[in-house]
Amino acid sequence: MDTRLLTTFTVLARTGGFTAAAAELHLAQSTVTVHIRTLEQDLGVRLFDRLPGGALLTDAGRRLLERAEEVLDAVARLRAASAEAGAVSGRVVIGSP
Amino acid sequence: MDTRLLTTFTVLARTGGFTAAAAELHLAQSTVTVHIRTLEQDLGVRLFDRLPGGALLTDAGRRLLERAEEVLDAVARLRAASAEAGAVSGRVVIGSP
DNA sequence: TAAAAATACTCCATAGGTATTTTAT
DNA sequence: ATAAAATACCTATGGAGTATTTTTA
Repeated sequence: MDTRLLTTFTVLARTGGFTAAAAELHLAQSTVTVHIRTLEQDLGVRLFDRLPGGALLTDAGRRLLERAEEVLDAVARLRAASAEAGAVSGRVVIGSP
Repeated sequence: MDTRLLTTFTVLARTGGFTAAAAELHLAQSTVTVHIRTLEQDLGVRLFDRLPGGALLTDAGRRLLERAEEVLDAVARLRAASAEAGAVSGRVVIGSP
């Protein structure tokens, strides 16, 4: 699973529109459409209702949003721990490498 | 982040060898090499020491392994919740769609 | 009918494989 | 010398963009 799809999911849930989400993510609107369709097919669940005014979370989408945010939080913790580890690890090289 | 890289990470940590990990994951050995290199570059941390006998977790790798497993667990929970939601959601259509 | 989303199409990047070379003890 | 990992190279898939069409309250 590509966690970028989950980021797109959370931004679309917050903005309520594919076009607005695309702008915030610096992506094309069609790319957001494909991200969400890919995620919906992967999970086997419809996440949004597409209305003329924008995108509205389904009931399932609302519940899965929390789980998606937990994944993104876990990734953030992994990256934070890596930054810590990177700061203290590494090799000290004297002279030519 | 592609969580497949994290799966490769955990399998390599358990098997202790690129070739063995590749067999378990049904991937080529070179693909495992690239997965781990990609992850190491992404996180900025060396995860394994490559020894003639195989791959050994670095100290940083050992600590990050737990964080990686948390991500994979969160993904598993997302999938489980999706399976639940998928079972009870969906549309009932009478007649032609 | 007017917005917003989906689709069609194209291009380029990259993921993965095979075959080979390099490495480290 | 030998087992294991890294590299080189190639192909096919798909990710992302632009332009256009379709949808629905």
